[in-house]
Amino acid sequence: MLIGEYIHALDDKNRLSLPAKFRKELGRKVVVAPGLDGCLFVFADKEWKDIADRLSGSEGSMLQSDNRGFNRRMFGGAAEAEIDSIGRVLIPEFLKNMAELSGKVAVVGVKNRLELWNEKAWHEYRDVVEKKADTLAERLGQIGVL
Amino acid sequence: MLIGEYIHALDDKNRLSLPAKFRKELGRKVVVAPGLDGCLFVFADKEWKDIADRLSGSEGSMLQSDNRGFNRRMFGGAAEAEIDSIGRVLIPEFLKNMAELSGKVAVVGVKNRLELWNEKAWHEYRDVVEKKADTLAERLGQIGVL
DNA sequence: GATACAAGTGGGAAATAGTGGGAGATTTAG
DNA sequence: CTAAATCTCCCACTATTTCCCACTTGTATC
Repeated sequence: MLIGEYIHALDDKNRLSLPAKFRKELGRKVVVAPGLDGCLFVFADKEWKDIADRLSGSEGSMLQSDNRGFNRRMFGGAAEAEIDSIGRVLIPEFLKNMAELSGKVAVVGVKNRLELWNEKAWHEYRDVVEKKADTLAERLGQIGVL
Repeated sequence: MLIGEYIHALDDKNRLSLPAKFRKELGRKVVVAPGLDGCLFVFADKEWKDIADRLSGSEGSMLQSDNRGFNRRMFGGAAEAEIDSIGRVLIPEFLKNMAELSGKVAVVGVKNRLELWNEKAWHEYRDVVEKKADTLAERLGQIGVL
């Protein structure tokens, strides 16, 4: 399971070293895709295949406008990437721009995926969540999670 | 699987280089067809045959006259094209006009097809989809990504 | 405290991809 | 039948990408 937070540098050539801890689980091929709230998702190759199947499998005809939009975002916005010999991924320019990555990037493990955040955006996001934590906890309690 | 977005130039001779990453999967023969939402579709020869079968097999799923219209547009507007020795396709004039292609073209991989967009139109389309973040999150939830 | 190892960062050189242009072949018009 | 225009194929240039190597930093061990 992918957990933990690391700050790594995105260099001039758009390379990002993935934390050593994640490498074994991710394998050599990954897929970088647009995420939510302004981050990018990184999936292990195999995990991505499952997702792609479910994306297209669930009543997804290209003849329906909503599906087209959704598929274009998920597939068109994604990129296959090989991890180089020393554990770096290449982030395509357009995805880098989408998530406003530059300089320092927060690499966050979230269960079955990594998330890549602009460092500043990540800290702000975390702060917001932190302040809501009490409220969220109460709600989780109500529905019997904790 | 065809995924990712690339910006390439359509030259004076209506030639468009397909991104190197897509070439192996597309093969040497492709079909360029009128797409939806103002883009063109590009299918690998083999994939096109499947699509064509499904389209003609869909008779009855909509009004006969609508079905005829759609099929005429799809088949009548389609063109077979060979990819040249260094990976370029020739876009027929009428298809180029249909999608208002000129100068810079967005080449987008969407699972089993490529889409060709006027660069500006593509970015606008992408922005519109991105704004429907609620819908995106919901869909991702449904297929178990989040 | 020194040394060895691992992880992250940076840069250079070779290979490849993208673009543009020209010559010969083919078609169309006069 | 000739000339002009178009199309196709091929070659060449440039920019980018990819691969490899080296440096630095931090950590663990002796």
